[in-house]
Amino acid sequence: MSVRVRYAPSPTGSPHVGNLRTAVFDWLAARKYGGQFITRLEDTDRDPKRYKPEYIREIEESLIWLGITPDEWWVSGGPCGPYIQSERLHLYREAADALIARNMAYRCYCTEERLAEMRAQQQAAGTGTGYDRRCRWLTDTERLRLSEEGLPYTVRLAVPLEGTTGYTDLVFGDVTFDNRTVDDQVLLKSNGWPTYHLAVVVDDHHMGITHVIRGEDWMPSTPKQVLLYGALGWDQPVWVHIPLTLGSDRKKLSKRHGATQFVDFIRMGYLPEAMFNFMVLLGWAPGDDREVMTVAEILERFDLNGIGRNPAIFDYDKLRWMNGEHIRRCDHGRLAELCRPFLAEAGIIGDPPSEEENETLAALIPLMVERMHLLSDAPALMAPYFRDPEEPDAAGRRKWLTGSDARSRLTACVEAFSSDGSPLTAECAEETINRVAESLGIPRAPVIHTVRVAVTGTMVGPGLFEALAVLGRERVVRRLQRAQEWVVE
RNA sequence: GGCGCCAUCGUCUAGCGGUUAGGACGGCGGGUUUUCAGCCCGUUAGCCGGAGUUCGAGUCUCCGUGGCGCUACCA
Repeated sequence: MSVRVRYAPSPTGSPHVGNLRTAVFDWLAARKYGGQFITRLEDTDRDPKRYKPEYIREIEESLIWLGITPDEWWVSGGPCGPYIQSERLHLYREAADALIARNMAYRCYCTEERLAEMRAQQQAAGTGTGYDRRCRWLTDTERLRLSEEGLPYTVRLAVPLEGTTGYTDLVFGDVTFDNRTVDDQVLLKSNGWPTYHLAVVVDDHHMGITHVIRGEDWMPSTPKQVLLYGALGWDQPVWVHIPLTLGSDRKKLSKRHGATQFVDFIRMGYLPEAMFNFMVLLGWAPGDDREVMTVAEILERFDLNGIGRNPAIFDYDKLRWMNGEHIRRCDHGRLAELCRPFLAEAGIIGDPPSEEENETLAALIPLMVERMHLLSDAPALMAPYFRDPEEPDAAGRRKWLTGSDARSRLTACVEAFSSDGSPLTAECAEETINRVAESLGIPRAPVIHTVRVAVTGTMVGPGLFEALAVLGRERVVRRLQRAQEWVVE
């Protein structure tokens, strides 16, 4: 079976994790079952309050960054183009005309004012809202008169007055609606542009879409589209609604819940494979207990039938944990590359970095990998290795750089580390520290702590010997000497 | 209000009539150590309620309750 699936974003908002998650499911379905992943721009809402062309860039960036570049889309074209709805307007008009000719749709001349008034009355009366179908029952002469007057009109779907409309959903099973509760939806706006309902059906049909994978919030409008497929004489796709992603307040994820825009996650230093892994787990679970997976492993286990039905709350804590897991599995060379922009932006390394900075970074990665959760942790974690600390951490100073004992430890260390000219390895550093402790007749722990604060300015960090090796003898000695001024009595 | 969907630890979930209800995140406790992190071990906490079907129900049916979604010439 060849599947064709599509992601249909609208440039009326920055794509968010909920949206991209459906794109991930689309991509997975296409790859898993050997088909094409198509992305189509649904830009039929041109209200300047909502439509923002810059969102198109964000959509493109997000998809590419995630590694799910579409097989067919407006960027690279394809056999069913154009992939931008505003460039396909004639198709929707043709469909609308065909619908009118078959009495499956009709022209509606009601003004927005009348519609608003009608809705207000319905709400006041506490009855269900929906178009009252006034224009559906216009006589031919009335229709002719209105037409000759050249009044603007919309085209509405003529929903059957009785019976039911249903469909089978791959995730939710059979869903049925009483036609009396289905509205005579506007199909073509008065400006001649289609609404979502018409455009999506026309394009999905012409583009040969076999599976419509989209958010559960589309379920209530599906009967309108099912009706449209029938009226147009087309075969329905397989419907696959996936449960929503919620914020911590259990409401549909939105800006209110902190970072939800996908590009924010990119900027915050999440790894694409971690986002992919995490998003797919929101609604789908592999058979076994392995949760941290590569894209390849997910693909191997993925099955559309395994998608659950309950909405999932987006758990930032778990995402953070998972990102750390993927960082630890990340190739060190690639990780260094990924950290670079974060370090450069913080002004810790140059842009481009010097050769020495690159070497330091490469040496640092293995030491930092288990303390990073986000790439954006890199600057704070790594700063002490690129620049001499301005001053020691206050608590660290109080604890390890205070009193005559601290002073003598430092003095002994300066001497011990500068008495040798060989490159400073971790083994050599350990040996030196051990020797100092021995000569002072104390355990090595206090020496280690004092040196750590003296050299890195902080009490936390990777194993000291490895850290000293990264810094090199010259910088270590320099910092130890300078730290002597930091000692307080 | 109408329509639709959903309902297992705080969160993500496994479970597809018989289980000590399993795993993961988080929390808590302990271990390792040179601090932090990591790692290891342990622990915490759950089947929304009520009927029914059945020898037996988290699992099937119905009702209730709750939550969410949709209800635009937005998608």
